[in-house]
Amino acid sequence: MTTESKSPTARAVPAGPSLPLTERQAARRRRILQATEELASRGGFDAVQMREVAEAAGVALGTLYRYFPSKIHLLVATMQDQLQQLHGTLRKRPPTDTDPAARVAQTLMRAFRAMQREPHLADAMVRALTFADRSVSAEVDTVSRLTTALILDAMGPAGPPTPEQLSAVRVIEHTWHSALITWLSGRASIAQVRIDIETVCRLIRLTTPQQA
Amino acid sequence: MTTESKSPTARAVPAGPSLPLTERQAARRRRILQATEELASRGGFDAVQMREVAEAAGVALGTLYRYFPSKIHLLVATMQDQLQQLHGTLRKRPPTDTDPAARVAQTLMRAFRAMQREPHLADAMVRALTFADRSVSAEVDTVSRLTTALILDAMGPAGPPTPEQLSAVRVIEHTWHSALITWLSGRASIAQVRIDIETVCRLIRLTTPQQA
DNA sequence: ACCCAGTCTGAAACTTGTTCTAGATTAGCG
DNA sequence: CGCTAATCTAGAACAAGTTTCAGACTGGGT
Repeated sequence: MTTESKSPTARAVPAGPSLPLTERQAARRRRILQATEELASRGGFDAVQMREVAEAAGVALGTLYRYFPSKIHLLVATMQDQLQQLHGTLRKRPPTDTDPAARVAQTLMRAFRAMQREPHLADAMVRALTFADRSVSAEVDTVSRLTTALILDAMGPAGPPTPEQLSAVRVIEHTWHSALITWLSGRASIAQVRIDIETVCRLIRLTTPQQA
Repeated sequence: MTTESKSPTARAVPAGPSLPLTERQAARRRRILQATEELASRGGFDAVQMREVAEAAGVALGTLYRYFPSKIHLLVATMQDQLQQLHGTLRKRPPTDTDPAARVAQTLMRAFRAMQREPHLADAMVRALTFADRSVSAEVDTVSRLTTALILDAMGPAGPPTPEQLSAVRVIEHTWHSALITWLSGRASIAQVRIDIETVCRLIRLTTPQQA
């Protein structure tokens, strides 16, 4: 009986643009994410300490928790942020290859290079993503949808993908995440990750027999 | 300057059969893993609390940490344990299908069913596995090798696999881990996991053009 | 039987994520 | 302006992983 419901309006500050945040609140949220990114870039998952994030962002610890109910939520939100930026960047210079499978591989390798530039940040975000439990599933799902969109974008401007293609995309996403983890934990080389990505992308050729 | 090196021999108790553990030590290790499994089966990752494991196993907290330097190490070792058992079980009744890809899918689905029987235990082990950082890479690698062996076993009794086949197996392993995570975190159904496994197993057909 | 090095125990201490509380501030509203 | 609900702040408090320490115990060699 100690959970929520202090008063009918007591509620966390959600992320979506659905809720009308005031100017100061939006600014706070931005400062928090910015501070998180900086700390994560410097020292990875462990360096993102809630007290430090709060101090760097200039908010009280309790406020930080009101905006992001856990460290995992915070890092997953950071990943959303970064993915959105990446998506924007990739849109500007889409992959050139004529083969859809190659385009997807190219796109993922570009994303991978982005992560290589900030390995600590990548570490923090990916670890949070895979460690997340059910209480974060909505947010993780958002990240997953963003990633799916990224891959579908790379596959081509075509109409609605077939169920088979969607399955292939799911498997590609699985491989992408897991390969990233093996790289971050030092068990696979960059070259190995590239090979895995290229290997799994063959599944796309399997599902698009007709050559455009 | 406060780290290790108390005396030239101060050292953790490693896992491998390389070190000659005394009878009592082997028993302690067994009790610890057993206690871990029980606690994990009951409540998943969070229920495996180091103090409780120590108490249930009848060892001091410090001893637990001497055997397993972190909660993650402990759970990864538990996974090794379980995988070994599973491997034994699977060897006894190998998959029947004539198609290698189908055999692999069958094997993984059997493993998946085993996890469904103890979802909390699966949760604890898989979360530990993907959360593990570099300090656990050796142990995680062992688990990975066991998994690879499981898949290769299912593929067939043939000679040394080609590099292409090994790549396919790597991707299958990635998909297996990641699909498991999405299931455990409630973002994918059992049916969805099956589809993903079957989809990725097609890669095997791609690398074994000659039908036996 | 005695001794030494290495191990184990019990308990306290430390760290970092998370929760809670009391009081200041702010936003919206009449 | 003056009120009220909601939010924010500072800081204590709590939980669980990890470390540390002094003393008891064990096993092997002499």
